[in-house]
Amino acid sequence: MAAPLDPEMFDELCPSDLSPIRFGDKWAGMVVRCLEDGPRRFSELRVPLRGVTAKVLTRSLRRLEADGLVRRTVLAGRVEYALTPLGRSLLGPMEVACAWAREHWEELLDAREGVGTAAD
Amino acid sequence: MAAPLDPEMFDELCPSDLSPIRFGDKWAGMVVRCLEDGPRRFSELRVPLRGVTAKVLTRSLRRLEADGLVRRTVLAGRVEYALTPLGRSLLGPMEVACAWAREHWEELLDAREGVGTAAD
DNA sequence: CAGGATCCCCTCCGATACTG
DNA sequence: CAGTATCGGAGGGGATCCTG
Repeated sequence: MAAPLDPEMFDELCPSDLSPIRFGDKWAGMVVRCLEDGPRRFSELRVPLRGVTAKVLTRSLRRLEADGLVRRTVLAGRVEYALTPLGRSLLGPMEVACAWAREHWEELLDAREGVGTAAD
Repeated sequence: MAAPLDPEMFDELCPSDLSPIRFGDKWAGMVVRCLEDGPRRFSELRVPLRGVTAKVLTRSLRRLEADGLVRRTVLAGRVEYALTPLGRSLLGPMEVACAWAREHWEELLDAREGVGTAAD
């Protein structure tokens, strides 16, 4: 079991670099989830994203925009952010990931605290 | 549509910080996938992870170990890394994420190159 | 309200050199 | 073979101040 690893398995455009696994910055995932139910305003986003500064949130949003995941709209001096269809297509995979986390975060925390695997 | 956002939606242990979305460092995801088919040796991992230096790979592996996703075994001077059951449980969500990326990377690249949304 | 401009720190990552 | 030590650059993220 275990043939040699393909030396080229991560060459070129292996999705590892594009996939939602490690996509974007610290806030990107949370922003996407905030937009799940419809367009939101900048200041509205800052509420659940406790502590994020304007600069950092702006940068995160600009990147999501540049990746075609979020659309920024100015309408009568009103700025709104919304998911594009592409951004919306991410919600599924993200929910799968979050479900995994909800199911396993206790094990993760146990491991991080060094709670002993008795057979060690 | 779009009730006010819950100000506490990312407080405490909302999985956003633990979930595979943005979990680990640059190489973590690739390492996990490399271990999919069974235990691998350090030098074996370095092959597909082109360019990773020993220091960085070591750090990545140590973290995966600390999170209980990977187990390091020394047997007769032979070092091996393998997925724990917890690490193995990540393969599903990761495959979902990668499938998303495989399906949408062209759109991502298009967006990144500023290929115009005509209605702008 | 929705940012932009600065400053600063910290971590990530790579390169190089060295070791049991 | 499987690392560790050290250096250095780049970027992420927060704090603070300023603006149309």
